Amino acid sequence: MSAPRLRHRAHAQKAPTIFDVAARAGVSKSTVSNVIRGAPTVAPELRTRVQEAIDTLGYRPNGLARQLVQARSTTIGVVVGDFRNQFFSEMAVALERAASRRGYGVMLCNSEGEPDRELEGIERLLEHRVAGILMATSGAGDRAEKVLDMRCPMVFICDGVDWCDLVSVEDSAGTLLATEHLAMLGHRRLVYLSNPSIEPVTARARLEGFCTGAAGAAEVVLTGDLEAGKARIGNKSHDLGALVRRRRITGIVCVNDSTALEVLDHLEREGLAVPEDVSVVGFDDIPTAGLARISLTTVAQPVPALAEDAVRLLCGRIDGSLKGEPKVVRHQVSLVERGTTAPPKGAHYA
Amino acid sequence: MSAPRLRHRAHAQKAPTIFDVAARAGVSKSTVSNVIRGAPTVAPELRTRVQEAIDTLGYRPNGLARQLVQARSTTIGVVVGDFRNQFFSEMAVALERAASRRGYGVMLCNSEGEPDRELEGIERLLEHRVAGILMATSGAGDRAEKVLDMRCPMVFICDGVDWCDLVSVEDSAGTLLATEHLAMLGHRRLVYLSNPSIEPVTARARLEGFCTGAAGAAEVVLTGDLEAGKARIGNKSHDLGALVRRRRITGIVCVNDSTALEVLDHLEREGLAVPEDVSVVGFDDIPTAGLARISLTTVAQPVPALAEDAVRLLCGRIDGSLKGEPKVVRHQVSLVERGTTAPPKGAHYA
DNA sequence: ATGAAAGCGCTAACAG
DNA sequence: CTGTTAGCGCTTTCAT
Repeated sequence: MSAPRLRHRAHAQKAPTIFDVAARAGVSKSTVSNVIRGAPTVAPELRTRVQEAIDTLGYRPNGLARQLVQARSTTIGVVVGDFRNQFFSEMAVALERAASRRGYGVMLCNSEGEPDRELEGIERLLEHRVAGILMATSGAGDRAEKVLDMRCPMVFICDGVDWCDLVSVEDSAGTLLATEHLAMLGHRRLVYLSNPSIEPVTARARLEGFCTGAAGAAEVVLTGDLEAGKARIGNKSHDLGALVRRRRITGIVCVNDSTALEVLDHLEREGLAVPEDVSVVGFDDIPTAGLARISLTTVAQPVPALAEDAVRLLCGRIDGSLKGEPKVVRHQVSLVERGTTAPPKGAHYA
Repeated sequence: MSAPRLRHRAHAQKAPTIFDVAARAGVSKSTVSNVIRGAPTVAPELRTRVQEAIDTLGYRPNGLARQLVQARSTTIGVVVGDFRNQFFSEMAVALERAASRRGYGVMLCNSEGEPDRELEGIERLLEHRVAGILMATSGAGDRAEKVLDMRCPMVFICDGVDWCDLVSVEDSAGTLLATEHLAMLGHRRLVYLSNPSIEPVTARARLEGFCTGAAGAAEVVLTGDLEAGKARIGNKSHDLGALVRRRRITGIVCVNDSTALEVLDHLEREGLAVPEDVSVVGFDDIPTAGLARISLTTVAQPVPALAEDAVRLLCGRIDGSLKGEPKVVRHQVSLVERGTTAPPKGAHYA
């Protein structure tokens, strides 16, 4: 039952240093340092005396000073493309967990897709002398190369770089899976929708998977981008609904879930029913895709495994156990069949 | 058309220091330091010479060393409750933006609701001597108080602490709005569903708003928690569908969108239609709530404004321009009417 | 206007 | 086993 008003104190102006602890315990700084780092060569009696001083003073070692002298940081920088895409926030969490398991903290930069902020973020990470950098952005590879100039170990996640370690998925296998699923269901008139902000190498791979899958099975095959809510095919923009009706499209494969969700929205706002009129497949399997009302059929990426591998590679580069040519690790993907895909009703457009 | 294999280089083992730059430019470290910090008292000729050395060496000042000597950091720590709740990831982004506008970088900790990881994160932030800490968790206040012991300025966001600066919203006004909306639509049999992980003060405020709104208008008023997919009312667990049918509930107010989404899922999986059979209202207005297929009626929080104020307050504490008693800033909320609420169909259960 | 020197708080040899 | 010492890379007086 303490009086709330009395609980507030201004924050302490100056944190106690290792010297203060030493003085209070009547020992030297080194002894305190030994206690902190758990060195075995400290007399139990002293150890408890020092520990007491630490507790009463509320001492915390200054990580900055430690890292400065050790010339190594226990912080990993993570730059993420856009947090509002759930795939990236899931990835950020997974990376943080994986890093934490290996004793690293994470310093996060969110570029929101703006190259300026991205480079700014990298600069900041570099100035903080992070031990390494994890890039989970889409398409930052080339920009990052210039800035980083390999001044610090880094690994990319789901990007298309070839000059740096990379952990990614079998992109083309994924869209192939998606397209085959549609073909198997009986769809013959397909469109593939990408997104201009997707990194080119990934974009190409996913497109290829779709084309391969569509090649044998489909009569009509359109590919383009979803831009400002419209489908851009070649150099024309179409309303999604109009495009589907005019070309009698029955299946749409999207480059990712975020795009698929947008497609879903437009389709239904324009009076088309999913999956009755059109089937839609995504890529990523973000949590929203699993909601009953969304129930998006999609290609799942193993986010925790990707994160784990990325951190493992980075740690290898950091401690020098991994050296030489850039490594590429590719994970498998799997199709999650949900409610946005069904056999086409050819009769519908009669 | 460079050969990809040749582009890879191992990362440099040792970053150049201010001393290297000084040597290469034939000046002293101080001059280099002056150039870096844009001190006015440097001869133009020297300035360019130093700048050249910096560029060719790819020199970046060591932020650790700088912060150590300046005894102040340009990094703010942010600890976030659970990233997988979109409200928090939106908040994290907003905080990062707001901090960045004021020249601060952000070091992020994600506690995933686990108190241990949360405290661990705070410890790490403290060791890194962050300039201040932003807590966007739910219910970490009391735990944090012990650990922090006010060793560093901090501001809470949407928590219920009374011993520290806080920026939050008019919680009870929000649920009141939601409940009145339901009442206005004609609902008389209401339940309120909270979540055990919500911070107690916030939880109480939102509950109060609901109770106030329901007091005059409703015949049946139930309140409880959504736990493991079941509604816990008093000390009994009920399947959501069964509860709604048995007590002829027509309106559900949820403590947040994340809970509302879950409620929606269960309801519809148990054969109830929303909003035909039951209306559902959330709180937060996360992006998913706005999707056409979800279209959740909810109470919107002004996330960017909350973030901006939190950072402003924190900066005030950091630079000393703000002192004294804990400040509380409360923002208004607003109802966003969407598709999960409609007038009740009393006849339905006849 | 520029350089020399004294630390920031810590660790890591090395003496005692 | 404990204390002394020499820096880590930088900023910041203070002389020059």
